[in-house]
Order: sequence, then C-alpha cells, then structure tokens
Amino acid sequence: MVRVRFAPSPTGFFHIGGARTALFNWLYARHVEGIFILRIEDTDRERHIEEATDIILSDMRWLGMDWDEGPEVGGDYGPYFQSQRDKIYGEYLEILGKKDKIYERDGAIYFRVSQEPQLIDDLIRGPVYRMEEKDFVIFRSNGTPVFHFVNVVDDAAMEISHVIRGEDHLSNSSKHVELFKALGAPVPKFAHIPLILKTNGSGKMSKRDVGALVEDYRKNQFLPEALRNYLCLLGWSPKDDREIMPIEEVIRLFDLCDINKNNARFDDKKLAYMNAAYVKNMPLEQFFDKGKSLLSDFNAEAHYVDQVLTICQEKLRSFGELNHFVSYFFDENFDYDKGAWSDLRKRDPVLRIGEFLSATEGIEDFSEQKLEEMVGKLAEARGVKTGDYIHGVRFALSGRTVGPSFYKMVVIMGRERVVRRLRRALVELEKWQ
RNA sequence: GUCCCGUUCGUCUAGUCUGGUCCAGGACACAGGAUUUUCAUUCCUGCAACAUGGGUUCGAAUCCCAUACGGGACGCCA
Repeated sequence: MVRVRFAPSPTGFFHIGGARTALFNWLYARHVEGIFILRIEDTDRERHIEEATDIILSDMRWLGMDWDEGPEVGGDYGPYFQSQRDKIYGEYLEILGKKDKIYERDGAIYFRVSQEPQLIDDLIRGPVYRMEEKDFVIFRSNGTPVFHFVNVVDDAAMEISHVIRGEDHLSNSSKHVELFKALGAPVPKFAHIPLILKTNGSGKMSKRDVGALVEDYRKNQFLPEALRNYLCLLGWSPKDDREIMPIEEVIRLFDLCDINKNNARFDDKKLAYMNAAYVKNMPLEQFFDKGKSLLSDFNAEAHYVDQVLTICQEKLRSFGELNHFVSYFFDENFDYDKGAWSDLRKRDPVLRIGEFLSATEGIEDFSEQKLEEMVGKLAEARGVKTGDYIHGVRFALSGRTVGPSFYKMVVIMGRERVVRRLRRALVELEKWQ
C-alpha cells in the first residue's frame, strides 16, 4: 500500500512551492489509489499554530485536495500534529539509546553517523549517494526534538512508503536514511521534486516574493482549477502537448518517474492565460454564481446582472477584474477615460453620438439587429465608418473604448438608460472638444 | 569553502532510458496580419533553443568525460 504524506510547518502562510509539493503527493496517492496523509510539523511552539494550520487546511481544500488521514479527519496513525507526539518520540529515542547510536553533549542529544555513503533511492533522480560527515542534534538542550528526528520517526511510525518533497531536502536525506536504518525501520522510496524559481531574479521562490502565496491568488479571484492545472505543469507534463486538462486526467496519467529533474521558473503570464481559459470555459450557471457573489455590492436587479455577466464572459480574463470591467453598467456616475478620449476625438465623436441618439428615436424595436441596421445606414449616409459610431457611443455609454460586444451592451442597457447617458455625454463632451 | 542536483526557444516543456524518422515539436510571452464592431475574444503567420570543449560511433540533443553556468544543502529552523 502506497502511503504518502505532506508535512508542512504552520508558518502562517501556504506558499506556491508547498502547494505544488502537496499536489504531487496528492496526485500520486490518487493515481495509485494509495493513502494521502497530512501531518502538521509544529515542533516550533513559538508560533500561533491553530490559525496557521487553518490557513494550510483551507488553502489545500480551495485547491481541491483532500486527505485520507490528518487534521479534522483523523486516522489510525495519529495524532497528526507533532506537538502531540512527544510520547512516541520518547519511545523511538529509547530505541536509539539501546543501540548506542546517541550521546549527550552540552545538554543536547546527538545522533552518531556512520561516516559511510548512504544510498538515497530517488525515483526521479536515480540512485544518489551522499555521506553525512558530522553527528547532528536530534534533541535540543531544552528537551524538544529536532526536525530530522521527528520527521523520520513519524514517517516510520506512519509507515510512509514514498517521501515526495522538494529538492532542497535532498541533502538532508543522507541524515534521514541513517536514522531510518538506526531505528530498524524500512527506508522509504524518495522523490525529490525540482524547486520553483522566482519569476524574476535568481534563486528559489520564497514567501516574500510577489505571488508566492496561495492566498494572493484567492484574494485576486483566480479559479483554483486554473492554479492547480498550472502547478501540475510545473515539473510534470502529459508528454503529448496537452496543457489545459481536467484533474481526473492528470491523476490518470501522473507518475513520479515522469517528473522533471530541473527547476522551473514561475511564469505568472502563463498562469494568467490559463485562468482566462478556465473563466471562458466555465459553465454559464457557475459563471453566474461566481459573478453575482462578486457584484453583490452594486445592489442591482438580478436579471440585469445576469445579462451583463452573459455578455462579459467571453471577454473576461479573471474574476479579479470583473468588478472594474462591468462597473459602469451599474454606476451612473462613471468617469470618462481621458486617455481613450484623445485617441477617439479625431473621429468626431460628439457629432456621431448626437446622430446616433436622434436615430434611436426612430426605431421602435431596440434590438441588436435593428441597431446594427441603423448604424449601417447612418454610416453610409454620412460617409463614415460604422466604427466611428461604435467607438463614440461606447465611450458615451461607458467612458471607455473597450468592453463587451457593442450591440449587446446597448440592448442590455436599455433605451432609457442609453438615452440618458448619451444626453449626459453630449453635454460633458462638448466642453472637451 | 565542502558536498549534492541540474543544464533543449525569453519562460514552461516534448524528444534523451531504447543514438538515425529532429536543419528539434507544442504552449505562454513578443511581433505582424485577419474577422467590412472596439478588443482584454477567436483564428493565421513570424521570431526564437539542443551551455562549451573533448571523446565513442558510419551517425549524438540523445552515450561517456571535463569545463562553465544555474540551483540546493551545510543551524540546538523546518
């Protein structure tokens, strides 16, 4: 039975690198129908463990990862918080004592290394040999156990079969292999996954980098499926050029031996592209639900909101932009974009807006088709391009030169609102000419 | 400094194990163009890489060695 674990330290943040490590563990467990364990490594008692743990649990759930054993779900190998496993650590320390593998110095307990090269059986990198030269502390002089010790004891006690973790731990693995052997426990298989490098600059991504935290993406309304999909592709690929793919398909194909050896640089542009693709392909019902919750501040009629959302889906790249993208639909006091105006003014916008306004009075049916015909006739009669009307009127109605499909926008706004806004624009833009 | 890992377009990658089908494929980004409605949509086109040097071989992106470069680890942090 494959048993893997993700063992974060509750630092108060859940960063992208940790999320990817968790994801690869989860994918592998689901692929082989094994057990995915979440273990909280809270040996550093100084910190606020409850809140910090909640952040990890919440962000993992947001990304769609569930765990078979761990906090809130329990399991036969608990407790799953290291702070509650002192008794177990004491027992394992005794084993090392009986085998004469440890000694005390300055109040701390040291582990005696063998000074022989240790084999790290790595599924991604192949066999790696590394020798640990110096004895190291496993219990501090204040009586608390150290990471290397608790990590190995827990992996042994929880019968972890595969240790999937970041490559920054590869050098630690020689310590850990020695500990497993000294404890008389089977040495697990290892899979050291490549690191995620900063988008700009050198070195691995750290908590302080922009966009390094999962919560940043939640706040900015990224779709979790998109972030997850992107993370799957950082160091792994289906090898057939597919990129946007359902998680079930990733689970079906995922295997440790297909993970890349080299580090990957985080590319926020590609993530943004993926998020846009997910937004565009969202089922309309889901798009409505998500959109409505974000637009609740506008206090607009539900039907109007639905209509606005419907015409915006194809243009929207991120829900983080939704509020701004549609604000003028609901707010009569929108501003006119001065930069856009300077590009527009050579098209005689005030003249076109006036003509458009007069013409709308002549059509009974305020529909896309009629409006399009109307603009076509106007343009022909005046010898200008239809775009001149569209640009000018869009600006009058929204203060911008970009937005959803023009005729759809006009129809949804409705005659009354359109007329009111065009009149206001004529008065204000007159001064700008 | 010591030890460990890595090196294909600017970025993510396919191809490397099982050398010839690769004058290296896809995607993002970027640059042009098209859609007689803007574009932050869609489509098309273009740009662009096997780190370097040796070796093995009829033949090397693919195997071996060295160098360079990048990354990581060397805590009574995790």
